[in-house]
Amino acid sequence: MKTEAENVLKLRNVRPTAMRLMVFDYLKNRKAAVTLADLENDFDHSERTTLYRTLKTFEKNRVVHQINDGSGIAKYALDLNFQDKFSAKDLHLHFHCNVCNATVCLTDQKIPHISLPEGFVAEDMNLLLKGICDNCT
Amino acid sequence: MKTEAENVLKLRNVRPTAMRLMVFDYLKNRKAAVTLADLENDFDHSERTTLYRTLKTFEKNRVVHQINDGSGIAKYALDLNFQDKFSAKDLHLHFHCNVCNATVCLTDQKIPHISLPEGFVAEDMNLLLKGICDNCT
DNA sequence: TTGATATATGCAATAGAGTTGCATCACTAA
DNA sequence: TTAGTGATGCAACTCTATTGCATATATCAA
Ligand SMILES: [Mn+2]
Ligand SMILES: [Mn+2]
Ligand SMILES: [Zn+2]
Ligand SMILES: [Zn+2]
Repeated sequence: MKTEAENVLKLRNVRPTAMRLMVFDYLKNRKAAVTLADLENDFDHSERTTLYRTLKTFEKNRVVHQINDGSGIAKYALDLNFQDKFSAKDLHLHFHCNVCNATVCLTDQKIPHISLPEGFVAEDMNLLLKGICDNCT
Repeated sequence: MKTEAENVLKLRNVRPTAMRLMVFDYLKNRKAAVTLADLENDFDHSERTTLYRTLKTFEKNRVVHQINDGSGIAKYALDLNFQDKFSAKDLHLHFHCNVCNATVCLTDQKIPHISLPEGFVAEDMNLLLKGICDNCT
């Protein structure tokens, strides 16, 4: 019986090292998106570079996606569409709380279709809302 | 007869120094959003710090707005709603071209209303589309 | 006009996130 | 078992953003 972490990493062709499994579980248990600094703080005796490369490997293999919430610091959250190997990119909006500084994925909020002027072709989209989150209201 | 630059800066309570007027006109004549590095390149013998603080002053006084296009480098574009002193923030979408790397304001594209889960209060919004711009198709 | 005050600029140093090179270690497959 | 590939540890470095402080310039009231 394999853990979810092992299954997902295998599905994404990421070798399930001890560090990667721990980082996966860490991400899994956090409600808000995670920075490299978060990992450094919470994985006390781990190497910054290894954590960095873990995130980059996860990103490249679609285990996580990077979120840019305007703070200038990259945040990462797990991709949730682990079902199949070639699932489409999961477009959803992100919410950044100006009070607690947390950034979360709102995967249930669908992004409406945006029409563009002639000549523009959209390939990707990021929708970020800022305000006060449900923990801070 | 004052120039537009002088009028706008006065309206925004920004002292119209020579540098600021030049930067304003520069921004005015560029179709795409501008980085600090752009200013450094095109204002050859100017101080990086002065250009930096010019952008920051413009931003604070709502002469420009900052755009985060995911490149990790801040870009700036003129606010266009100069009409009145206390006009509301002009929400519009931004388009980043993956080919020429330009980022532009699409002020005519209205951002649809987004409904949020209970407890979330939105104060601001950023919508970024990435793809191929009209110059590159 | 002049002196006091506030603001802008120039220059240098620093902060901080992100990234890379390289040696060593661990795992995998033949 | 061994060669080869990938992961990790450690250090150095890049690049953008930011700050401190001295000097210059503008503003304003007397
Ligand atoms: Mn997300
Ligand atoms: Mn804009
Ligand atoms: Zn909050
Ligand atoms: Zn383009």
